[in-house]
Amino acid sequence: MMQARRKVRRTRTVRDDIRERLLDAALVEFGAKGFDGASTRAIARRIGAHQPQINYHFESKEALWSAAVDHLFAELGRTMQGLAVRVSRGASTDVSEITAVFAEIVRRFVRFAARHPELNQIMVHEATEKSGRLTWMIERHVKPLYDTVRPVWRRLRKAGIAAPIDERLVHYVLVGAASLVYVNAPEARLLTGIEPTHERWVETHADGLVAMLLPNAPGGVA
Amino acid sequence: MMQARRKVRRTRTVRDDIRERLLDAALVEFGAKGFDGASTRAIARRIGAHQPQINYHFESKEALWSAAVDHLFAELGRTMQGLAVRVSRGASTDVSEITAVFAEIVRRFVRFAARHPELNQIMVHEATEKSGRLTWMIERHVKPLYDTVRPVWRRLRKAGIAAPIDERLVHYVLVGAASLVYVNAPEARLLTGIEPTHERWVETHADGLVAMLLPNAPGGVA
DNA sequence: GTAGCATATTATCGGTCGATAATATACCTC
DNA sequence: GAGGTATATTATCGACCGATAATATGCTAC
Repeated sequence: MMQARRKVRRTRTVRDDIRERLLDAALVEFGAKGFDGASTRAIARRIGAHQPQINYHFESKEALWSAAVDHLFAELGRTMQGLAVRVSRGASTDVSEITAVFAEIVRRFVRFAARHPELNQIMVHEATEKSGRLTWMIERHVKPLYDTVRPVWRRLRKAGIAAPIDERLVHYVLVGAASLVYVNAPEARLLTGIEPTHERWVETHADGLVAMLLPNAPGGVA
Repeated sequence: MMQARRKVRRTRTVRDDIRERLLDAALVEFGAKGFDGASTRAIARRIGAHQPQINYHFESKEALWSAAVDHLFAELGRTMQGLAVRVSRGASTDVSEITAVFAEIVRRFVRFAARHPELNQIMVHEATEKSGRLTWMIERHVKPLYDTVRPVWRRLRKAGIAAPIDERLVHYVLVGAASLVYVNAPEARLLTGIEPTHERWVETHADGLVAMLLPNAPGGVA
């Protein structure tokens, strides 16, 4: 049966920042639905692109995921800028400075968790099951942070300033207490009636955590 | 082409506890992979059953999920037995008793989170996105717990015993700090090298949280 | 302005999903 | 032990998934 082979008119939209926009869209989808639940079609649709563009600009769905996670942890690194250095240097013998640094770490982490819930959402989605993605993310991004904070906490404990939480558990106590209300913001809105990401609540939250974790900070923590 | 229509010999295994076993298997899978990521085939395979049995014994994948969640929250309810009653009665004017009750709530919750990571895994998987399942779970199971603990915390705050965490945020601070290390146990094992579900660590964790949340409990908390 | 190239768009593949129809088997009742 | 019923097993459906081949389009270099 003869078909009129009419050429289809297509218009082609060109954008220079597709890669970056795909990364942002991927973070939202991966954070909300997890790696398996998120579909490349939904990620592409979110920025008005087509699904195969993901495989063009990235090697695969996994490569997109990795790039997005790198992107986000880089942002976290910038947020924490200056703090890791001050701790690992020699100045760290001064307990009051360590106290101030730790408090600042907590505050910045809380603010970051509120602004970028995707990070802790992705962590929590991935870490419920052993996988290649999980080990990759731990080795590359989480372990450095863990190894940085742990000695700080140990010294604060020895100085009698910190709450009695074991130095190996404090990472999960801190991250859990700091991030859950943002990770589960859709739930928190329904349950508490407040908007947890509002600046007022974020600061209240951060202040509370600092006071709770460092109950014996001399004269409180500024 | 004529085929020898030979009757296939099938053996049929009968079990009386399929429903219960499917619920347990479903919790593990839903906890590890989330609702979308978990497949009914994997759930059935986990107990040596076939996928269509899920639709026979339950109406749908969602119905299985709801039944499994009900099952788990019922177990949590049994774990907390006795505590809710003591608080909501008139005896609650006695601050030292409220303190003891709250401490016991924390301890039991930590132990439950360690033994049944599926509960908080499912919560955290669902609550990253608004959905029918989320609102159902909040209204039916989470809100009652939230509404029980919140007034307890308020009184402990007024008595100057509790850490300075807002009564609307404390739910997420407590649940996050108590559950993350078990929710993300696969990560915690890799990162910390310890087995977080070991009784020794669970009790250390629980003791630490109680002390951290109630820094001014008179004479410490037994 | 045309050739060539980067990339956007369409079409399609094999695989897995949840659901259900079709079928077989074990148990229970009489 | 025959018939009926509950449920286990197989087969199959349409939908969606990620990946990739096939094709079209716009931009750049010359």
